[in-house]
Amino acid sequence: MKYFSNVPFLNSDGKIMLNAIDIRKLLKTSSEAKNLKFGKTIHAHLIISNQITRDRVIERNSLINLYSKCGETSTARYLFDKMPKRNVVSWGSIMAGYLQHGYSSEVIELCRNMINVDKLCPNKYILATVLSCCSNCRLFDEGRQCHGYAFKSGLIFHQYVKNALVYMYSMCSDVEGAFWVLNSPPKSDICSYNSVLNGLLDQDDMMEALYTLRKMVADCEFEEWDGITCVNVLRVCARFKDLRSGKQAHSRILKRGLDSDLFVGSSMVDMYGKCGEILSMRKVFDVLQTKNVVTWTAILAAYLRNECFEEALKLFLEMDHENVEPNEYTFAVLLNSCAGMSVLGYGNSLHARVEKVGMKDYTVVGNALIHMISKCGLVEDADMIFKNMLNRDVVSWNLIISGFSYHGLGGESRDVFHRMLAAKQQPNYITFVGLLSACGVDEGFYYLNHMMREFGVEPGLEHYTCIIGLLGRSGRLDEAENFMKSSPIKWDVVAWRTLLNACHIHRDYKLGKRVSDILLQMYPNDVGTCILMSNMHAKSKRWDKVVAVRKLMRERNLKKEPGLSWTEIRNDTHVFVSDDNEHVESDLIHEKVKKLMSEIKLLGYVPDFISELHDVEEEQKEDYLRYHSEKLAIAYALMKTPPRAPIRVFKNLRMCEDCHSATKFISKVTKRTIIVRDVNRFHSFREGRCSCADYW
DNA sequence: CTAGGGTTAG
Repeated sequence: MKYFSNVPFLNSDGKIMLNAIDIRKLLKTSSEAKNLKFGKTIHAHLIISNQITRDRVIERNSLINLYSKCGETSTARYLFDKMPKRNVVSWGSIMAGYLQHGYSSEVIELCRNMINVDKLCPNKYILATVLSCCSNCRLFDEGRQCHGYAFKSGLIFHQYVKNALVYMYSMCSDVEGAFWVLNSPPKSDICSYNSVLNGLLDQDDMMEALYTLRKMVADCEFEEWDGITCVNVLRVCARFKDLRSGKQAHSRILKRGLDSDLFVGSSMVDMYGKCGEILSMRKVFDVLQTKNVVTWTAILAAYLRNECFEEALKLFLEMDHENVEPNEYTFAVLLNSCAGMSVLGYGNSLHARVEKVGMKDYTVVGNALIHMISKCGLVEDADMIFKNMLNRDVVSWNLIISGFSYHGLGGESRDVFHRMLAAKQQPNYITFVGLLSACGVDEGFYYLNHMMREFGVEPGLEHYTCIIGLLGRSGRLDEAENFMKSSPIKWDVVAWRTLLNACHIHRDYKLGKRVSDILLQMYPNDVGTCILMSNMHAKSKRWDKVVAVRKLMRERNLKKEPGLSWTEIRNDTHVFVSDDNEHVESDLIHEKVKKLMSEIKLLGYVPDFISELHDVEEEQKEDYLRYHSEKLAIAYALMKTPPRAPIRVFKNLRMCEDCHSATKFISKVTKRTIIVRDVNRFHSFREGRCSCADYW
């Protein structure tokens, strides 16, 4: 008996003694705490003590509120539908539930019914909720109707309603409307500014965001700032990569003690990451007292953006160790980090995990899978992922279009583009970069001049560079040069290098000289240009010129990057350097190369000696070629993988012509698909042919 | 008994 004496609503026999007020309070408390279990106990008590709530509107509303808040919207709806008479609060409770659980469009319908069927007028709560839905779904017309009603009814004088309106206008991209409401009474508070700023940031309207921020600083005392204000300020700093202001915001946050807010913490990590301040970011991250999935994902994403792929994967192990459950964004970041490093082994195990936890159908995850798999050289597999996606966005289409392009599969790339249009997906800037690199000249110009205009995409440097590539590929070098000289575009290294590469392949020595002069004038210390020049001179057997370029490189202390190739066998990556004897199985590998070389010679392979070798003894030349890193890597992969398995080799430089020719023969003699990715693109060798059609 | 604004992906 004594046991129950401390519990206020139990009598000395342990029986529940609750009056109506208690019940309402308890239901409210359990909704606020989202404690469904406790709330259900009260519901049960009402039932067993024979208190039917159907006609007791306040109790019924409290129950609807409870189930709404706790995510059991269907239960809430059942209780709502079974009420003989509902009031505005009943409608408000059910609408809030739908809003919070992502059923915004349902709310609008409910509001219509409330007005037309129950003949009730929206109050400030209803209006704020409906306006939220309008913001979420960008329902501008409905939102403006709400504005009219708020104005007529005077509800606009409630701060909540005003702020909801401001948010609606900025989410619907009506900046003028947002400012109009912001400047009308009642006086704007920090929340009003938070709302506009947040909407503008979501809409990517940075100039207006900056203007609003200045106005806010002038209008609101710093003491009024809350967590959301800080998040918005940090977002602005991040977008402008404004580290100075970001640091200022950071110190203000510390002063106010807002760094314990989860959202603020994640935004700080994000800000430092977007400003490229990896070390400061890590320091901030390490001292945060509260972290959740988003905080972890934010830092992993920052590592990804700054190309610290390995660091991202390593830190994930710690996240896993701390038992923070990854979400779909986390997996997207990790898979994209694998894409950055082209590691299929770890990428595949993440793929398996994604399937296991049932996250494969998220668009971000599907996109990351396509990215990872096609970066590892397996476009066909990436295409399977693409075809099986439930929902595709513009990124999915872009990834598969440029994936096919990089693999030299122009036809597939264009097919996908036309299917994209048939699927009513608007192409964007990036779509056309992928597409243009997969075209012939006439098609290229057609897409540039007609398609891009049709879809309102302004052509940029990348697109024009693609055109240079197309002209170059078809040998129309003079046209390419004229195009570059006559158009007012500010060309960069990539563009000129594209033309130089075309000169190299088509052996246009004179133009090549002009282009390399331009390049060396722009970038006097560009090693890539020097190497291409030297190769070009060598091709035309102008050894004196080769020597001159070498001398220039020596004078400027320009070193050729050592040639590296690597291949992944199971989960290990094996790296090979040219002339490498370091590998434990070095002897076996060299023997294998030798054997392959003699086999392909029977098929017609002729070693192609290049520039550096003109002063070397004839017998030694073959040895030099034999030890090119990609040959070593290919030989090793052939030794270590089962027959008919495709092999994948990656290289840090451009593939040399001799290796390219040899690999074509090797693919034929070994009946293997050999995928080599060099700095520029993929080469898919199959049955003696390469997907690049010998132009790269 | 009902109410606004937030961090991560390409």
